Amino acid sequence: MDTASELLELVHRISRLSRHGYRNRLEPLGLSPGQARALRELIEADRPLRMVQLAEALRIVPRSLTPVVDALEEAGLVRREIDPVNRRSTLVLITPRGGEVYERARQARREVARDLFGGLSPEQRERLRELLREVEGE
Amino acid sequence: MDTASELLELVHRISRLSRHGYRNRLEPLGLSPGQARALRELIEADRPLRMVQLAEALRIVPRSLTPVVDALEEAGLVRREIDPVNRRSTLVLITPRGGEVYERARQARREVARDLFGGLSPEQRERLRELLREVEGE
DNA sequence: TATTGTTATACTCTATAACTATA
DNA sequence: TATAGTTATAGAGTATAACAATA
Repeated sequence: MDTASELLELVHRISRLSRHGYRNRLEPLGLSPGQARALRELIEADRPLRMVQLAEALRIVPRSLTPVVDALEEAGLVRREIDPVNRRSTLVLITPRGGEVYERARQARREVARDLFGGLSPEQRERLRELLREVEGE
Repeated sequence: MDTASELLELVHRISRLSRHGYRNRLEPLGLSPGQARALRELIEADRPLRMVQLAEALRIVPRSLTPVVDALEEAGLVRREIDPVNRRSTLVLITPRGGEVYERARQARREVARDLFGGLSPEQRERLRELLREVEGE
């Protein structure tokens, strides 16, 4: 097997490990990884986002975002509001409760990251980050 | 965002990119990535595997393997055979046609790997491989 | 006519629980 | 009683197509 193909396999396996760990740690919070990610994008944007914008940030199509936001809304972590300047658009806003839960999700994420990459030295982590950034930038 | 959390995100995104590319390239062959992986494990084992063994190689539970093998069998790429020495077990064997299709799948995989990691120098790929192996080995 | 989001539907990947056949 | 595999079911993640409301 050539190196590039092995890299493919390694990325696949590590991504699976991380998803698994993340899922387990988020479970007590009642969040799926996808929901946590959506919450994170909203927090990082630091303002309400329209469905299309949020979908774009998550790199999924708007249709795929609908059930994610449905779940977050049912859990009281976000709420939808019609955009007053363009009534076709729906704004997604974080509730105070959403902010609190997100803090715990962030902590969970840090723990998973430590579980997975904690065995690397800071220099190794830095090198890995540079390499992966280069790959993603292709 | 700390480095480890960023690594988590990068792995997630790159894994998605690779799955996407792989899926597209396998589509003309009528294979899903999971089916291609199962075929690959069989080829690499170089002998018939029992369902449990194949599931273990793929790191999934046997129940999850059933529909994968169903699809491969319907496509005529593998066939099931009762293990004569232990009639509880099912052996999965590759057919000649399965071997041919796998060759094309392997080529597709190499192309995806090149698309994704082709921007790295051989030395960078080698370093990335070492780092990822270390992560997986945790 | 174009955009935004949702209803309807479907496929992949993965799991747990309960059952059947075999050992 | 233990093991191998399947039936039944479910949930996450993702997509395309068709449609309603709005622009």
